[in-house]
Parts: sequence; C-alpha cells; structure tokens
Amino acid sequence: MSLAPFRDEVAAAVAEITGLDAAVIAGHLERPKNPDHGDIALPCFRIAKTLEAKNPAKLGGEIATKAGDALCGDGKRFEAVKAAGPFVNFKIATGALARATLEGIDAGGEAYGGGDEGAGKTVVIDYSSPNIAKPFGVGHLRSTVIGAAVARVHRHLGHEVVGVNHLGDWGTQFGTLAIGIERYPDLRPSEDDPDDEAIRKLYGLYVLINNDKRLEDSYRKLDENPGHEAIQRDIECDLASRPDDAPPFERSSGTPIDVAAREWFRRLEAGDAAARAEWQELRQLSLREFDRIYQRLGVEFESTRGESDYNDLLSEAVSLAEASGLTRLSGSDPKDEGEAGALIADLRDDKLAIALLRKADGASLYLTRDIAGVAYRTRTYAPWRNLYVVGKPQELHFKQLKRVCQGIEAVGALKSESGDSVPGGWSDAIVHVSFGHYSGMSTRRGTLVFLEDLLDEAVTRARAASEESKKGPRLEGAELDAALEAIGLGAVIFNDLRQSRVKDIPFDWDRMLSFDGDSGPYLQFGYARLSGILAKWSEAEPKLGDIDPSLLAEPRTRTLLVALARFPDAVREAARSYEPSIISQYLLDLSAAVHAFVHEHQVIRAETPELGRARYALVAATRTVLRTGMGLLGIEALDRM
RNA sequence: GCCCCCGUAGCUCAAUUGGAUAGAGCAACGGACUUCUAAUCCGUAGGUUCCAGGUUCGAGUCCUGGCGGGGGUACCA
Repeated sequence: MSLAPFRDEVAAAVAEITGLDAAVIAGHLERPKNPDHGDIALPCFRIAKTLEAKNPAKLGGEIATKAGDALCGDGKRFEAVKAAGPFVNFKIATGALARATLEGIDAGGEAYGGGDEGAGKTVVIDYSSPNIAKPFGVGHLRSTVIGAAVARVHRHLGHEVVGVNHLGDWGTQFGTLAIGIERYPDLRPSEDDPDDEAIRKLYGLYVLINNDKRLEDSYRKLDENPGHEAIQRDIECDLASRPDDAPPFERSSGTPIDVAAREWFRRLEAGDAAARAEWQELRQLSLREFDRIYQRLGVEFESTRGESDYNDLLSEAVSLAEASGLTRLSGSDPKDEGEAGALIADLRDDKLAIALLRKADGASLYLTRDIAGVAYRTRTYAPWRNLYVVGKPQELHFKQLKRVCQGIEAVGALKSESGDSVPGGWSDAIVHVSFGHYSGMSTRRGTLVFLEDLLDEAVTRARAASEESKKGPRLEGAELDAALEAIGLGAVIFNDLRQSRVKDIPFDWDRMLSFDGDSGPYLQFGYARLSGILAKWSEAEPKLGDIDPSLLAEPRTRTLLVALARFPDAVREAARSYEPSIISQYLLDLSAAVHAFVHEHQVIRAETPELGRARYALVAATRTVLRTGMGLLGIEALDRM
C-alpha cells in the first residue's frame, strides 16, 4: 500500500471533471511541501494550458468544488478537498488511510515497499572493487555501502541482482609494489604475520616506494633545473614525510622506479613464473583482509572476479574495439602525443578526449579490461542494467567505455558464445553510478585512515555514549558487545549514505561518529523504543479487523501514518536514481515521526483500550517498515539499546 | 587551455527534478524524565540560496556570462 491508489482515485475524479486523461493528471499530482495543506496536491497551471482559457486559480476553485462532491462524504476515502489559489489540495480520510496502510504492511511484512516490477530484469552491480596493492581505507567504504544499498533496493523490487566485486588485482601499480619489495626485502609481509599486521606492512611498503618514486622524479628534475626552488621544496617535503622507522632514501643510479614497474608488470602479463607466484601470494594476503571487512559490514557478492580473470578476453576486447571503427594507431597523426604505436580511439568530437586501448608496448589498460568485463557480463547475465559504483574521478573513463561499447554495438560485433548476435541495448545498459570522495586523504601520501580503525573507534565511542545514556536497559556481555558493534557501524554507514552521492564528504571523525540527531543510532533508537513497547504489551495481540483505524487521527499519529504510506514511493525513487540517500532521508522523516509519536502518546496506558489497540497496530507496522528500510541501507535493527 | 561536478543558516546537509511561507541536524539559548528507553521531545534565534543578466504564470532548481572550490585531461587504476 502506498499513496498510489489514492492518487489514482484523485486522478480519476479530476479526469471525469475536466475530460483529460487520468494518467496525465496522475503524473501532475504531487505531495504538498507543507503537510497542513493536505496529502495530495494538483497544481492547476499544468492542466490550465491544455484546457485553454481559464486562469489556474479559477480552475482550481471549480475542480475543488466538483471533486469534493465526488470524493468526500460518508463511506468515501477523502475528508477534504480545498482550493488554495491555483492548487487543489486533497486530504485523505484518516480512517481510510490508516486501514489501507496497516493492511498493506500486515500483508506485505518485510516485503512491504517492494514489488515484482523488476522480475525478469537482471541488474549487475559492480561495487566495492578494492585495489589489491592498497589497503581497504575509508575511501572504499563509499563504493561498498552505496553499491550494497543499491543492490538491496533493486532486489526488494524483484530484480535479479548480481553483485560483482571487480578486484583491482592487475596493472602497473602492482609492478610498483613488486619493485618496492625488491628494494626493501626486509619489509615484506610474510605468511606468518597476522592478517592485520600483514596488510599494514604492505601498505607501509606501498607508501615508501611511492615516496621513493616521487623523490627520484624530483632529483631528476633538479638535475635539469639546478637550484629550482619549488623542486627543492618538494624534495624536503617528501623527505620529511618519510616514516621515522623507514630506511633512508638512497638515490639509485639504475632504472627509474616507474620504468622498472612497467617492465615488471609486462613480465607478469606475459606469464613469467616468478612474477606470477609473487603476485598470487600478495593477492591472497589482501583477500583475507577484505573478507574480514565484508563480513563485518554484512556484504556479500554473487561474483568475485579480479581484473586478472579477464586476461583471456583482452585480445577479443581489442578486436571488438577495432571492429567499431573508432580506433587507430597513435603516431599516424603528426599532432599525436606520446609514444607511437599505441591503439587509441579519438573521441574528441564527443568531448571525450582520447581513449587509450593498448599501450605501445602491447600491455593492456583499465579501459581494455573493462570492455572485456562488459562483454563477459553481457554474455553471462544479459543485464537490463550494468551498474558501476565507482568514484567521480572516473567519470571520463566510463563515458569513454560507454562510447566505445556503443560503437561496438552499432556494428554488431559482440557475439554470444553460440555465435549469434547479442540482443541490442547492452551498451546503453551501462550506467556509471558515481560518487564524491572523502576529502582530506590520499593513499599514496600515507594519510589514509584504515577502515578497521575507523570502525573500531566508532564502537569505542558507542560504548562511551551507552554509558552516558540516562534511561533504558543496561545491556551486558554479548548482547552489549553486539549492540555496540551495530551502533558504531550504523553511525558510519548512515553518515556515508545520508547525503546525495555526488557530493564530497569532508572527513571528520566527530561527524562520522555522531550518535545524536540525524544519524544511524537515531533510527536504531526509534526502533528500540518501538520494540520495547511491543515487548511490554501484555494483552493479546489485536487483529487488524478488531481495531478502529479512525482513532489514529491526532496530528503526530497521522504524520506517522503518512510516512508509512510513503515508503513504497521512496523505494522506487531510490531505485530509479540509484540514490540510497532517498531512503536515508525517508528514514529520518519516519524516525522523527516515531520519536515524536512515542514521546507524546501512550500505547499500553492509552486513554481508552480501543485507542491502545489501534496504536499497538500502528507501532507494530511502523517497526516492520523501519526494520525493512534500515535493512536496505545495511543498518542493523536492535530490540534493545 | 579544454571538459565534468559542486556552491543553500556559523558548520554539515534537505527541498517531491520548474511549484505554495526554502526545511532538518550540529553548535547557541530556554524548557520537558516518580508515567511504554531523554542516544529523545518542544520552543527561541539564525537566509540577498556566490554574483549579474535571461527564459515564464512561477527559478535554489533551466539558459548565458562571471567568481570561488574540487576533479579529469595519452600509455596508473
């Protein structure tokens, strides 16, 4: 049950009056910003034009009078229709709203708010996708929690969802790390280190070798421009930022690090056994770390494939790109930059710069591997949508990917395994679900905050908040530990999902770990209060048929009802825009209504037994919706806190 | 240089995708716990929606030009 049936009823009545199409009118209906106006509004400017003449205010008055006669009255589902200037506001009869909403939630249970409109439409979601050579920092949190939420929302609507963790386990950065290990063998993590220790060592090595690389570059530039001040400052800065326990920087006269790294990666891609073994071991080490974090966050993937799994498809990806007719070899135009012989697609006419599909030395690139990935996913899953939950800095990359894929689709080059053409639309299915980053951190400079440290700190602060809490049960032992874990993580996850995803999030411990106001624990606390009421109810659980829904009419009670009825609309909006913050904002509204209701009205000691039973039904329904909504975001609901 | 995002209260964000009097939280101030959990609720204060034009019944939202911040821009991912 949502407000949709009521909207349809309004649209039908207005259609009857004006002679316009009901579906068109339904499209114009909106929710008044100010709830005092009503539950549904018709802005008459929208239809005034098609009806010709008449000023909107006059039209509004006419419609209000006629629609009021048709919709309101005994046994009807509306209680008021009023014109306010050019707007016509419709207020739903509280009894009808309560009955329809509570019955809908009772019938749907945890499935309430969802549906089956996604049946037969597979959604592939590429998310989290951490880089093996780097640790799991808070930066990866965003892709993980946004992707997981988008996945759950689509599943709720009946979509088949394939969550794909596309591990960054291939590429030149791996070579950089390998060179670091060659240079500082003592710092290499070993099999015997505990997981946590090993990944930190690896990270230390990663930071160190990148520091070396920058210093090398700077000294080389200084040789060319002796005495250059800016370069000297860079050098001092990098020397200063070197960890105290790190070996001193020694300028090697041999191959520069970046060249050596590219060469190392080329050997790996060519199948060199030693490189392969080293890569395999580092990969396993990182995977163990990631698994621990996914378990903690409650995230599971249907498919975990590294970029390395696409190696067999790389040559095909290149052929597909060539077949599109978009590519040529660099160097054939005298204005080309860089080394000659690379395979490029000149997309400058589409304002998409130049896309690089194969390096001059023959090695693959990110784009090539993503084309292979699209080909694989299209054949394996035939997705209705192919989502990439990846940060905003890669917008150009995904535009290039989509453009090249459109070129490939246009010539029908992609074939299924049986050799038939794949059904069209696969390139348009590609959607980059981009997001802003936490600002104020950089992986390579070593200012990164480990996700596990953040989560641990969140739990510590949750403990302090719990001890300060003035009322409520004193939890102990395992129940307390579990609650603190859920609260700490709830705060972190909600903080990440509460604002629209395109915006950057300033990294701030106090903000991320706030338990007051608009926060995860605010939702959890509302849920716990509802659970407490239900737990203390000693009478028989009232049946929906035995309660009088029209009793649920006090302002705060009705606000709560309207919020419940809106949930299905919020889920659909969140799915349409791939925007979990729609759910977050909705849950804040719902929770505010919960707290306001609980604060003002008694359930167990209600004014009358009938009122108590009606409120009980409302509380039970609300608890279900709150739990479902929190579940969509990945926030655990607690019965006691 | 070119391209893409963002700019709303002191701070962090909303605003039904062009609708009514721009709303929340934090911080500040004042109230509410012998009554189902005060990690809560109620109130006060806080706004030239970066600036200047334009489009129309109507602009925080759309178009043009500035300003400020961030990101991308050929062999990293």
